[in-house]
Amino acid sequence: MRVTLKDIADEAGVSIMTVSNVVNGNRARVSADTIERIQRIVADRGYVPSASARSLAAKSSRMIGLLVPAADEDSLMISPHNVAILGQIERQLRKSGYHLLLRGIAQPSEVGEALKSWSLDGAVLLNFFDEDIDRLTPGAVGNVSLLAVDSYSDNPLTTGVRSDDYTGALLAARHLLGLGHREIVFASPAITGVGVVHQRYKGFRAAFAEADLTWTERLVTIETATHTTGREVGRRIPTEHPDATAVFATADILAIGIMEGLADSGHAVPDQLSVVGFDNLDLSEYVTPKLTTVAQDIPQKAALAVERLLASIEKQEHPDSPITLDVQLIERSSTGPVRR
Amino acid sequence: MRVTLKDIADEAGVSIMTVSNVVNGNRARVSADTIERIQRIVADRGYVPSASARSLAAKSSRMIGLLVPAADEDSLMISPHNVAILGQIERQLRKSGYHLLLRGIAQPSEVGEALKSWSLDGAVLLNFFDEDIDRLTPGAVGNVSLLAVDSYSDNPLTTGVRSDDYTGALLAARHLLGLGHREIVFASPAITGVGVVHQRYKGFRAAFAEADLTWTERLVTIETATHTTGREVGRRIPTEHPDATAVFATADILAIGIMEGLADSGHAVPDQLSVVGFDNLDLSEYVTPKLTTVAQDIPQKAALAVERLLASIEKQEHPDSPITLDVQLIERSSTGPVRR
DNA sequence: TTGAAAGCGCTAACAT
DNA sequence: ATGTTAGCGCTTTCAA
Repeated sequence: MRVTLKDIADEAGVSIMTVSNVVNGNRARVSADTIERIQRIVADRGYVPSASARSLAAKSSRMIGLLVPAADEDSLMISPHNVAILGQIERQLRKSGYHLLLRGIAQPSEVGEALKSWSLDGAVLLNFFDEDIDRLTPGAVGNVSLLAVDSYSDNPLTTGVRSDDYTGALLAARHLLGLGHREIVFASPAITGVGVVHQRYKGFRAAFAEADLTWTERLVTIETATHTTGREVGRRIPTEHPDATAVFATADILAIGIMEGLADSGHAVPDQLSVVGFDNLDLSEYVTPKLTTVAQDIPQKAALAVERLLASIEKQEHPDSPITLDVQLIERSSTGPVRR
Repeated sequence: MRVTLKDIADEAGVSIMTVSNVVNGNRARVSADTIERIQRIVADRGYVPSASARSLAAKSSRMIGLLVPAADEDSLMISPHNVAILGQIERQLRKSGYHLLLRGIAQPSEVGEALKSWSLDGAVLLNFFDEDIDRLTPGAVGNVSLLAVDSYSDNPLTTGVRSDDYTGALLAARHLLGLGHREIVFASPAITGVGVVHQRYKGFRAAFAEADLTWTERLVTIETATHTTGREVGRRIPTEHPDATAVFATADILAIGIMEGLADSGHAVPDQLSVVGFDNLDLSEYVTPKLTTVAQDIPQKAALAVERLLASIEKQEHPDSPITLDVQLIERSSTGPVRR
């Protein structure tokens, strides 16, 4: 069976508390001799503490959850953007001695269950609708630290780490305006629901405002930002918005689909229409033409998320005010001067 | 504090065992009345069983690990291929009432620790070198069920679920031979170490053998299959192998990099060189030209992996013999007839 | 159909 | 510097 503290204690001829102290690095309470002897036995026998027992006896599980929305029958929809975040989060947690529970959430009510079941010390909410985050109640959350990535919810139970979506869209729109474009399509998921999209919409319009221009509203709303929907949109745009000379899409994967849809219907990018994305996925550099887009520092975002989450766990209080990271416009080949 | 069995029991005026039986669906031991009354209280109070306590008292944790190699300072390198697997695995486990612990493994020795720490019922090894799987010892693994995705290790402690790599490469090479190509570069990570690559190498050569042709060995070996290394390789190939008319890369992401490197050095695909990949990533359809590649049914692979893993957990024995899934050649635009 | 007792492996709080 | 006691919340076994 499993090697336990007691096994080690018996073999060393000490009490289990002494072993526990050694294992937990409580060196102040044990003599150097004993420490060394016990460490040897621990290594020899391959002792690994039981996290369950520890979690039960102590207050902390040292496990945090990564919660991602997922309809019951669907698998986790992990976008390239979220993959990068996921990888970084795991690494940061591992380095800090925490474990990661990855869990799909079919209904907002499952959040509470996920937190309680394993007594999670905290959780990162990835890709949630702000509306769902708003609805999280103290009863469901308890004193668990919650950090929502890319959220603009002001639910005090959570804090956010996000990129400067407003400025990102502003930069993108400025870039297009600078190239002479005036008739620009704004392609995105519904502007309500996800605060990120709303911010980008505001930033986009602000660019027109600061140039004393009026934007002819050209909205194309999609269900979800995928390559497939993008492609459909790309096919429709030339007929739905024949005057448009540029498209701003709120996600690279969407923009790339749009470029393909445009190509399908015989429209050249950037000669006939310019396209700008958002995210700076690796992918955006692999496609032809290479996509002009807004870059976020994803590793930094993830690192900050974990850092703030762990800090709030250690302080035993709900997280601080949200934080916003800088963005940057990456000019590539999918945009060019307007031609009429 | 937390709502416990005892809280429910007190409120219902029964013993905790009765509540436990109700919660665990042990309906045979409780009267219908009591069941209903308890279920109401459980719902009202928002009771969620403590997985730690359960794991400690029972034998099973109902948690399985997804272990992925990751150097200490590196974040999890989750390729698009593995993302798809990861998402599917989480869904399957959730549907079966299991939880998923995601863990990067810096050294093979950490596998045992990962398994023991949370008393995992089983684990999926994703992306491991066969050599490392070979070295797993009964001591480290215990009676935990282990399933290695894409492995050809014959370590009896594990079982494998993988695609038919041999046939995949065979199909790809046949396709190129059918187009008249004879001088074909085989671009891959080192052929030892990862059995998958070795299988693909064998299949590749088999295509020549069955056509009574001899392959002029044109190997390009890379460190890791990434877009960046692919691009470098693509730039080198025309000078290192001036006679080559086609390239078979063992991963789409590599093939896509190669196409770009070829373009960098002014070589047209497929007019001057044909390129074939492996995996059929979404990505392979987004690039220009669209990549001819070998498709594996990733969702099925993941589903099968979980199914077999859970079966072996429930039977309390090490998993059965490995299983191999069919593959399919997807012809797109990156390959064409040889032109001299 | 229901309950009581024991213990899973550990830690916190208090002895010694 | 080391040990003792009392649980954490649950399941298993045995009894009623």
